[in-house]
Amino acid sequence: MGDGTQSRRERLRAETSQEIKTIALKLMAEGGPGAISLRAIAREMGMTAGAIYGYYATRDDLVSTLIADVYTSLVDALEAARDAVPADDPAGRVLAWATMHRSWAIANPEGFRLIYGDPVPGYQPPAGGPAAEAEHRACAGLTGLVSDAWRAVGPHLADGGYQWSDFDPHLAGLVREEFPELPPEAVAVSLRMWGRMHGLVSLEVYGHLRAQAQDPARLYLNEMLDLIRSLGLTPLDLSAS
Amino acid sequence: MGDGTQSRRERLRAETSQEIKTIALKLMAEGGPGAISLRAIAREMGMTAGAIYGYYATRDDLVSTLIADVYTSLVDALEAARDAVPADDPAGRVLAWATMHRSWAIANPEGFRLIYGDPVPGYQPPAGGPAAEAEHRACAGLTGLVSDAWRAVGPHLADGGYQWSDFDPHLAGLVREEFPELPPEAVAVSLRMWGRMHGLVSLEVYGHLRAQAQDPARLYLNEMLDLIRSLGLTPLDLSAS
DNA sequence: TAGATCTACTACACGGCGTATAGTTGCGAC
DNA sequence: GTCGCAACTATACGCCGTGTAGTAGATCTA
Repeated sequence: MGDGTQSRRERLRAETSQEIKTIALKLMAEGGPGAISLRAIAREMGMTAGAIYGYYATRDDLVSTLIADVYTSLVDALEAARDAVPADDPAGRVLAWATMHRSWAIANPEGFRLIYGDPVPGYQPPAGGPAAEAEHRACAGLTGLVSDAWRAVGPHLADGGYQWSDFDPHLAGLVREEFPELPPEAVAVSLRMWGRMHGLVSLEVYGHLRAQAQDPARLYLNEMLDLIRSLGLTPLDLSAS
Repeated sequence: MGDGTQSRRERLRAETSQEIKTIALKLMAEGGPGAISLRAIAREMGMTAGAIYGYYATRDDLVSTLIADVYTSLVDALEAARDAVPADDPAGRVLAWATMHRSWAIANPEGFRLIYGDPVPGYQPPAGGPAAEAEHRACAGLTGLVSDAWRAVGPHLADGGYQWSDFDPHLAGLVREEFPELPPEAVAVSLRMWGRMHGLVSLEVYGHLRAQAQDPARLYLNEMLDLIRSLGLTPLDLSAS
């Protein structure tokens, strides 16, 4: 052991750790985030609840790990959807990102609650958030969309007077490294885009929108087309998606 | 008794019922929505938990009542803020509504979670939502803002092809009664406005925005000014609020 | 191969929760 | 004055997260 491969013990340990997460996600999918309980997981695995403490120091630790995993898979899906559209179609890339955002949320409402809501009874997120890395990737991805748009049509919505110091250093670092020519205003615009994509989806997932309107998807599409226009872009294919 | 005044028993009953709600809200303000527990309320009142079942059939019943109360007070605040701005300044009225929406949420984050998030461990909202009336008032209020704007500058963002049947009958009724000349598209636009106001505020309340940006209020203001412009209005006083 | 060690797990206990049931007490109405 | 009923207590059940003490077995060492 020690030569790069893991010992049998380490392998078993990693498998058990993964099984705990898998079962937790299954319980969440079946009964909502509130159904994630150490006792229920242990029951499902044929163990006692105490055994899980050998893998996660506390229930909140487990939940934080789940949040990071789920958030990462969301961002993977967003980036993949964006990259499926040619780079010379900035409007299409924004729409692809936005559409995937909503369809992922509708397909994984519990995951959405886990990331963006109160995940579980008394859960307290750790400092910096349980999935800071994934969240920064998401914000940087949005900023990339703004960058594409500005490259195509020039700055729009340039909320003036922002400094790099107005944003999280890690996020600012990511953005400046990837898009050296971009002004800090672009991050402000991208955070506003984030909010705009989040709003209707959040209302829908939590059951507020469906109580008022028959077709949330249509509202969302109209809103996203408006967003694209406000970036100065013209949607190339209005019938897409 | 029976002559309009209530008997001593009825009065005591109403007072106790109100005290339960008051204490529940206090516990929520102190420890988050998750801190609302029948046992904690009873402890605070010097009673046993079972006694509360004489007033609310179940914990979810109590929570639903709280949601309705809190939601109503939010809508009251929104309408008051709007009405403090002269009717001939539609942009100002939109901005007043939007600003109150955020400042109420920041001042009452627990109430915001109660209304728009997962309020409490295993809470399941009743059919139609726990505060349908308040929610319809909110949506109708937003539609009123759209109506003001359209009266001033003519329809913008007219997402075509909506029917009254695309929306909740009660909401549609409220709107058609109050604004007989308005087309159903206006409701679609107002729901999109709702989402746009909700997005950034929701991200901020749940701690996502503050991790990325120093000044969420500024982002929100820029976003709302953009919203006002997309309604075809020109903000009269950019320094307001 | 025999013994020491350390890991993974069980068993159990504590206090919290929502909720149901049965029993008690005292006000209100006749 | 007495009856009835509403309001409340007491208690119990099964959940929950989380500690602690103890144990079986795998792994390492000599």
